[in-house]
Amino acid sequence: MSTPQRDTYHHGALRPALIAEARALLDAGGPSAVSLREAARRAGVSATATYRHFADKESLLAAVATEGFREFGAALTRPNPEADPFAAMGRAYVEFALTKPGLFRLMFSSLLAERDHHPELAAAANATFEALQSAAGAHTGEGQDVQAVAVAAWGLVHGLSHLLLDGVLPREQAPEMLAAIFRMPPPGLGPAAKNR
Amino acid sequence: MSTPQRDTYHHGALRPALIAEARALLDAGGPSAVSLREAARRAGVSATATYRHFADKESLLAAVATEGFREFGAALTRPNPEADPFAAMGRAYVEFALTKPGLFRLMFSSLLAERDHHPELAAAANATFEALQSAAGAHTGEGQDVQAVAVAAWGLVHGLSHLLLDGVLPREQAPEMLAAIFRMPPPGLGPAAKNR
DNA sequence: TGTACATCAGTGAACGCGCGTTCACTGATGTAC
DNA sequence: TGTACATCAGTGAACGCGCGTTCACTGATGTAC
Repeated sequence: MSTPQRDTYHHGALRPALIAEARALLDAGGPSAVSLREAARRAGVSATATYRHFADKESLLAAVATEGFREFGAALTRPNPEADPFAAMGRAYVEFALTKPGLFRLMFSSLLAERDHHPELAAAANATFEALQSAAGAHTGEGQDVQAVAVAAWGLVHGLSHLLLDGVLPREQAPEMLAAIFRMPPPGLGPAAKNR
Repeated sequence: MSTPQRDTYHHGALRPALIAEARALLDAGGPSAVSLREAARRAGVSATATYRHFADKESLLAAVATEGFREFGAALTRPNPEADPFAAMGRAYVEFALTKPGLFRLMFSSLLAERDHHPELAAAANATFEALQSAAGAHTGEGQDVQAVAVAAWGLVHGLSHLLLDGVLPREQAPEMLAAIFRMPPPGLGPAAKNR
């Protein structure tokens, strides 16, 4: 990831390099472990050079998160031979979180809460969320609230991701747990109000 | 919360005061906003005085998180007139997260991942998780996997909490969303494999 | 084809900050006789 | 009931750290003529 030595005065591709180094720091120690100075150091460049490409630290993080959402969206919508595409998407969601924990955490950090400051990030995130929503729509039974199904399914996979990531649920058991859960009628897939 | 002035040399109850100040910082700015020095300052005491009561910063945080889990457990098991006790617990879960966001985040932070370092914290957390589990058990239909029901329900409320907390889902809509979701058969409450 | 010059992408020094933690210490308290 | 003394709970100064960001700058590049 890092090639600190350089023989030209100009780096040539510093922006992507900084993003890559930030991601490496992210994966190693989570969002709080990312620093502009360290990313610059690893890219073999002075700390101040970063300001040619990013207005400030937050902008770098936003760029990383944007990249993350694009990959996330791609991972979620990747065609999967599995019988149930809704379950496949759920699995992909959790798998992404476990594979790229730092990135996942950053993506859902307070950065996103301030979408207004980062339009590109907001767009990438929204595109992803719409994919989730439309998958839920395709899977909603008659007389059911599409919105409720989407939110419930989203909540479920998001919560599992966090519980696994934070070491609350044992990570080894993730596959079995997912299998057991997807064997049940997912939230909203059963006929509405069946049990009341 | 803070009463910096003091007329006695000894504080008298510094430990609980530091915990209280740490919680205040937590609520104001999340886990990263908590610092030993600032908590001491607010308690009206030198930074080094904290070391009479906590081995280090992490110990203070662990004490706060422990307190948090005890309150969380109490909130979850508080009797509720609502018809469905399982749904009531789910609501209480999300409500706790939204009411005490900093505390909630700290409780599920990496501190917990290193349970071994903080036995009291681990115990408080486990007690809470067992309450969740037994509630799920009471609500599991015949032929269903209790474990799967518990984990799915937990994942759902935990994920909703995070999505609301992080500003991904709009907070204003939380009550309606919860209502719509709990109107559906919660995960695992429908007859097993009904839709396959 | 050569050159002047604007623009772009770097540099190093410095500022100011707040943090966690250690150290040697002192003031207050409580207990044994 | 008074006193010596151990223990406990504070203090202030200091260390070393890494951070984000600003500043005035210089080296490299590319473009107009």
